Amino acid sequence: MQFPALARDFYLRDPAVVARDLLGKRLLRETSAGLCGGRIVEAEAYLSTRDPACHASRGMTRRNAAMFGPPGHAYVYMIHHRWCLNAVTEPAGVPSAILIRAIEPLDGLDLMHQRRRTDIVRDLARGPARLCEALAIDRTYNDWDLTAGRELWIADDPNANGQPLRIVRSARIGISSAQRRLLRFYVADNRYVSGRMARGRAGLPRQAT
DNA sequence: CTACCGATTGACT
DNA sequence: GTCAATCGGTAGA
Repeated sequence: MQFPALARDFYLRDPAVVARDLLGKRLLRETSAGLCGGRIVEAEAYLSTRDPACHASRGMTRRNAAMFGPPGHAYVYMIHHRWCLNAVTEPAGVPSAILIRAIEPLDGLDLMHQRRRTDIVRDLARGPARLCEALAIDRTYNDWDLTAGRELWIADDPNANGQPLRIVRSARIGISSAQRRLLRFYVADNRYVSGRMARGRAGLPRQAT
């Protein structure tokens, strides 16, 4: 297999650590139309019941049930009629997850252009909902096992060659509570990162090694 | 059943 | 920078 999936142990750790470590990994999607995917450049951690911004902070519902499941599964939810993809972390019963917000497109660009109906590479998967549209991810992948290594999975980047990434952390995007927590991680100066490279105010970006 | 809200995006000033 | 689209999930009557 060209891109062996990350093992479940990878996800069985502190969510902030997993979020940071997901940067530089490859997100892959295979359909009958072919393979596509790219390098994860932006991710946010949502910390179970101790985080008011986490969907599971007020207990389990039908929508967020996948977050309570095993680590390494997907949690796919809809917001403003668009889909977003998370990777579940920590042991089953602890509902934390990582929102995958952007990838740098590397594989199957033609497929992604087709699905996104744009010629602009930068707009293919910059933002969680664009990413899902580019990779044809919808609710049928809620609770999908990302360690299975087929259809939808995450793998090491064979081209990474130990190059240390410059990683920045900041406040999460689009949430109203817990703005003080710096749980968003992104690759510094990467043009496929969503949102603003904000400066100023509390929660300003900070180098995270 | 109804009412309200949102981990967004794209269009627009 | 601002703003509305648009609908599933959720809570409450």
